Amino acid sequence: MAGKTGGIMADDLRIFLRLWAGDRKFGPGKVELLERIGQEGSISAAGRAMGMSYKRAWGLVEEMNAMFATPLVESLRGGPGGGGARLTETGAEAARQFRLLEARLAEAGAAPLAVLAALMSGNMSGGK
Amino acid sequence: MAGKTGGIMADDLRIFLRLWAGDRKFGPGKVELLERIGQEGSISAAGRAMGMSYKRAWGLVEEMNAMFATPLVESLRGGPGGGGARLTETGAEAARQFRLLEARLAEAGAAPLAVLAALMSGNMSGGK
DNA sequence: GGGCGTTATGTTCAGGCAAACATATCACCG
DNA sequence: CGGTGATATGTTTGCCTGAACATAACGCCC
Repeated sequence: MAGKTGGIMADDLRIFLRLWAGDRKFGPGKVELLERIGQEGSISAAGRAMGMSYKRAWGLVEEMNAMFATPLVESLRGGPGGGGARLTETGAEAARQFRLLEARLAEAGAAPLAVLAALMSGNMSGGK
Repeated sequence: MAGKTGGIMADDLRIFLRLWAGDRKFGPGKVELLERIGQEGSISAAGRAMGMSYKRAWGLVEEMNAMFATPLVESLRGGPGGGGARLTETGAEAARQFRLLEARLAEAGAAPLAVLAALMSGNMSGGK
């Protein structure tokens, strides 16, 4: 996959896909966090794995939960291991659909993306 | 088309497409600036139309010129009207290809985008 | 019941980035 | 030849975000 910031890659040209709903953003960072929460079962572990503080990770989770009709992450305070978090069905679906969107873009946009990459690298084949 | 910030729109869900080449970014803002420079024939006029200072507009132009193999904007200091700027062939092509990329995404990504919009608005039709 | 790990939240501080302000240069034009 | 409008660039200021630090609540487990 792409670099630490996520995204689709073609040559050294990366595409960033970000969804806006009002002032709320939903992009590759939040999606990766979602996926890691699903794997790790913990917000703090997911945040650590991505090199961010728990506070920041939790803030992102709160934002996501607020921008969707149904929470994407369910969390539990106290309990075995001190607590934990897991993806809801909506959370898993949101991440899945975002990745699908990225995949669709990668295939449908390959041609114009290649032209742009060529314009940047100076290696233009198709001309105008 | 989308609001003042640009992007593709579906319901109140907007898609932002941004290209990264190293630390240089190329997104809807720069593309709109390019297009307006092409129309207005002036960096300052284009910047004014987008509500940004000349300095900022010029800085964006400089970035763009630096990230492509060939400059996207040619500028002239002094002369009739005090000077001006115009798009190079590369500049026009870059803007065109970016818009094409957006269009391809809009059609190819309609389905996952609709699902995400439904998950946000609470109006889910296709179920799980 | 005390320790532990996690969720949950407030507060403070510093760095970065954009806005505002300020100049300098250039070439036409009256 | 001075005024004008646009390019080109430097400097400063203010805000906003993220980082760091701090604390509380909670429920298992030993």
